[in-house]
Amino acid sequence: MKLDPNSAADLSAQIAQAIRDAIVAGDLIVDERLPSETELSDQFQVSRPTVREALKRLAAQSLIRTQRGATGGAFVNRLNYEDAYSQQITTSTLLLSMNAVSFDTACEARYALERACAPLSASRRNADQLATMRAEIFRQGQPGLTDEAFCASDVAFHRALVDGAGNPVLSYQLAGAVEAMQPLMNMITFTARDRQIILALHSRIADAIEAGDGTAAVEGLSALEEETRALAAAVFAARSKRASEPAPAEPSAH
Amino acid sequence: MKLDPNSAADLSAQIAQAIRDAIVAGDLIVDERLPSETELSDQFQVSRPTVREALKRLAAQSLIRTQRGATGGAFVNRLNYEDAYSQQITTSTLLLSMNAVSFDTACEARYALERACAPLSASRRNADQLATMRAEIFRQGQPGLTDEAFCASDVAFHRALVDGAGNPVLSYQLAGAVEAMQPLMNMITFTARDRQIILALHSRIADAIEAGDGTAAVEGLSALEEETRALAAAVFAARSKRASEPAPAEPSAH
DNA sequence: GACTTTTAAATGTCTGACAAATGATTTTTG
DNA sequence: CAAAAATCATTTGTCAGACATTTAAAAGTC
Repeated sequence: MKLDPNSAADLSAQIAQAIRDAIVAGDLIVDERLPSETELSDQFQVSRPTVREALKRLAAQSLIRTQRGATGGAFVNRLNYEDAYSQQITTSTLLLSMNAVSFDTACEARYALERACAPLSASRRNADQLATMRAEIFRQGQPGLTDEAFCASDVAFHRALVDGAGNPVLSYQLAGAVEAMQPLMNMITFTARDRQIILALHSRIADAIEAGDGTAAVEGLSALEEETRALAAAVFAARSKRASEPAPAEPSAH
Repeated sequence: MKLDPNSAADLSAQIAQAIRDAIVAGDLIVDERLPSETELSDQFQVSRPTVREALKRLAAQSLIRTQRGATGGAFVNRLNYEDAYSQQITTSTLLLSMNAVSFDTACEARYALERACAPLSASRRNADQLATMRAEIFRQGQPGLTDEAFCASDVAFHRALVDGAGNPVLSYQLAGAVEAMQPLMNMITFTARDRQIILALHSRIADAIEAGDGTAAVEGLSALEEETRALAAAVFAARSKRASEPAPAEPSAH
């Protein structure tokens, strides 16, 4: 592992990249211990703080974990779904909020991905996942539920639907799309009538999943997408009308 | 921003989390300058190296960028799709290789997501994206192409298909799934006959996309998925037979 | 006014030190 | 001898202070 003294990048960034490459290439395998910080600083000919900055960069990506003590050190971390989820959610959330992705774009992506899961979920979901969907539908029907709680329940419902596909890669991919949208969804106020409509569609989808009818589930999701977009459009239209000047409140594309 | 002295986490991790929260919550907006490292170390009552480790963690996630010089400092970074892509690809690749996700699982997720894009792509793709698909098909037909080059072209083809949907969120989500699979795909050797079959399916899909026929594109993708899985199954079966002892070479689930 | 020099502020890096955790080793004790 | 206690060595976590480098703005000069 050598560093390029002509590179514009920081030493710590170069070191992090070198180690990252070694991990991705499989030269460093899971649970393998990296040399101690002192040894690394000798190898790379830099000071210990610089090595530490590099290691912190890798730790931020969950590529390594560190342990203090006699037999401690930095170890190559086995990336688990949970860590990957949370990273994905952070990234997706920021991507959506910072780049002001339009609600429509995010919504379209979300439902497209969910429709991809629906047929799999219809044929594979277990009783537990179905029960979760039913329970969330029930919760959504409770009077006095705040909009935020309604949204959270909505996410849980869709999460169960996706998990029903029994494919962790799909669950992982979708977690980002669904959860990242929550801040946008939370901007919506749901009237009692809105909730009733959504509830009915959820029931329709759950029925289809229970019956193992993937096509019907996809149709239900399409109907739900249409409903959600109409709802959001109305909310954003009202908001921009309320704002006296023609400054639209809706985050717009690019 | 306060730190919890009872927390088990490192100070630098806590500081990074505090700043990360501020960014996600919108308290720190894009391009806003963070206090200087000295000021931060005063605010958090820690030393400058500790602050720096925290900042490096955030830099590793592309949440901030730093600039040297008189008007330099750490600035909240506008997360762009490119950065998000590469992070997603690193994470997905490691997730797949370390957790030894089975080829089938990864394959299923990939094609499910692609099918989700196909109808959108059929109705929206521009001439450029269609041309890319055609060009890659042509490349795949060239004799003497290495397996790796064939795989790379395959990725480019599917990438164009997905980009055709014109939804950056979908492109972003799929980049991970498609590119992360490449190491697994590279384990396959494609016979001339295999290539011919794949080529024909690619043409069928491109035709459907050109004709605006989403349903046909979805069917083509399903056929391609079946073909890919059969091919992989054959390769892995041969490999485990070749290994004298009954040690299967295929990465297995969990 | 345009160009050069100086200056100040900020990050990047280094040195050296101590604190704290933790497993291994040694010593003490019953 | 065995178990418990004390010690030790190693490693990460943190700190303080210093210097180098970069960069833009300010001051000076022609």
